[in-house]
Amino acid sequence: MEIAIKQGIENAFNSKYNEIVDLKLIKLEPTNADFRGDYTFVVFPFLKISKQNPEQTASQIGEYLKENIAEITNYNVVKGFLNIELSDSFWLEKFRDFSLIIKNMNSGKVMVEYSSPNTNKPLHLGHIRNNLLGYSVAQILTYSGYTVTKVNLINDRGIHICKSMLAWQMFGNGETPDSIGLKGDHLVGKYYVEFDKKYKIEINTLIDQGIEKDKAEKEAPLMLKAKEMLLKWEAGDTEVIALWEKMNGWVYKGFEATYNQLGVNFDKYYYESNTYLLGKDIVNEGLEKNVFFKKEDGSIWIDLTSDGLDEKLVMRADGTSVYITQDIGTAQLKYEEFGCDKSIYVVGNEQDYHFKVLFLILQKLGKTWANGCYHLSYGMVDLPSGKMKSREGTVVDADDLMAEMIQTAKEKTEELGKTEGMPEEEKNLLYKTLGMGALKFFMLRVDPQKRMLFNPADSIDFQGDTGPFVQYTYARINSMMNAANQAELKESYTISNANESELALIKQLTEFENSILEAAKTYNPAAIGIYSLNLAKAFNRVYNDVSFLKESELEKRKFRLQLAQKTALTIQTCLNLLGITCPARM
RNA sequence: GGCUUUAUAGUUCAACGGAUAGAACGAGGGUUUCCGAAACCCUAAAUUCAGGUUCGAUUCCUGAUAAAGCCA
Repeated sequence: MEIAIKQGIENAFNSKYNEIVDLKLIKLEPTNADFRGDYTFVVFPFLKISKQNPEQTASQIGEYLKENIAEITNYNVVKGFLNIELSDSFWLEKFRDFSLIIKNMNSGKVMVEYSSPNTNKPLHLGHIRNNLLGYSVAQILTYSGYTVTKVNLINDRGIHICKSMLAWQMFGNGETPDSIGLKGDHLVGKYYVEFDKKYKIEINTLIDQGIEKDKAEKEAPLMLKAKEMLLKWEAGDTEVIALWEKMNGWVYKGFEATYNQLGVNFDKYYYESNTYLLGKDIVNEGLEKNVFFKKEDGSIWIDLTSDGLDEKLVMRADGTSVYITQDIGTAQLKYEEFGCDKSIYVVGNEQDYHFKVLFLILQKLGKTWANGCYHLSYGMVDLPSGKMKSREGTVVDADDLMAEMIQTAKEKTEELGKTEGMPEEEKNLLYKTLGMGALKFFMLRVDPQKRMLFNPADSIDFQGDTGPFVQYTYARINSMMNAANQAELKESYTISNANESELALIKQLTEFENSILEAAKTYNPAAIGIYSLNLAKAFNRVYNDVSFLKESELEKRKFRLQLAQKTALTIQTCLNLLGITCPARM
């Protein structure tokens, strides 16, 4: 329809002013809710062609459209804005054809890497944003037609891992997750903190003895031991490897529980312990091709100054790899294993510079697939006090937060007293559905690029623009569907007009495909969050305006039941793309 | 110091370069003998500042201020 109107406008210019206007220059936008109409054409840019004032130009084009396009029943002009009104029957037809299947499907293979935790501490609020974003983007891309592979790159090696290993070895008294009843990732995290505490004490002792701070940090016995352990690990020392495997095993079990509760999953895990040596060959290859250069001390660099960046180290003088060396190797490996057209990295914006450099290097190395790499950068989650700091104990733990959300959902639900007679098991599932719905919606409705604020003192709302609001709309329709005459639900209807709120709902429904494609194109789940809110609001308005089950006219009743049913399915689909499920009742 | 990002009601978020800047929470007022009030309706309340481009700027450009991050 949009194309037909644009074509009509082009014809109008041709017939009224004898000018050929490029179709691409003609832009239509949805009419503001404050004005009558469906599409708006802004005439200001075309006044030179019409040589008339804005009102006259708009009226003349409007008149032409009304005469020549059957679906256009009317138009109105406000200043230079031509508001085009389409007939009720046009919208009703469009609703009849509405389906959740995307017509302009994407195609191709996409990899989404997300989560990517360290194995030295449990997941926190920042990881929650990452995981929800990554999972949701993968869902959206899949729905829009891509074949998606979800990948988790686990940072399971390095000095930080040795710190918690060492602390457990020295101070742990053989504790295990089972022996003290603590999730494995939390247990390991506890010893990471323990290391830091003891290490601080050592540093202070050394400083008291008159040693410089820098030197004290480097020479504290614990640090020396941790470094020694890292060397042993790299040399494959059986004892160290055994300890590492044992503690990582605890952590993975803990992570698995957190991922389960969050409702996210992966098709493939990469471990840095397997990939950290990759990339060196590629660096040497690049050295031969003169993409990189060697400094006198033997270290290898790339000069990115002509691209507005700096010189960047890609391999140390002693031949060991730095982060970017690993990432080059892992990128190559990913491509070899999956051959994806696009590769998305869901990583916080603190690493913007890193990824700019990485992708540029891949391009300079002549990797044809480098253009498909994209850093989905998202803002940090801050507390009112600023950044989360583990030392100050202000880290919001992922497991704790989820548990709190579920508890809050329970309290709110019990207050409303709507779950009488519900089996205990079903109740618990409901609390989880609502608590997680509130949390996920809260985090995903914000533009990923922006940093967001989380205040642990105010619990996340269950009213207003929230997950439970949208879920409620679904649950209410669901119970209506159960009460409806099932035969009527399936029968076809005949109807020729609809009231304003019904039409508004239909228009909202028909925006579904655009929202999905927009969200897929910009990797932005917030677009779908906002769409689902608008849809729920549009439905609630109809629900308030008219009767569904109690409508006396049969044809209207059947039409409205269809309207409700399609709304519910659309809500369910949207929330599903955000990783949120819909309760049958709540 | 260099680079990047962000700046909108009291608060948390919206707004392909278009009309009177939308919501929600909070504040104030109203709606249930009637399909589910976690809902609906009404009121008050905001574009950091200074220039520029444009018929038109919250949006694009330049500078300042503030916050966050990255690189040593």
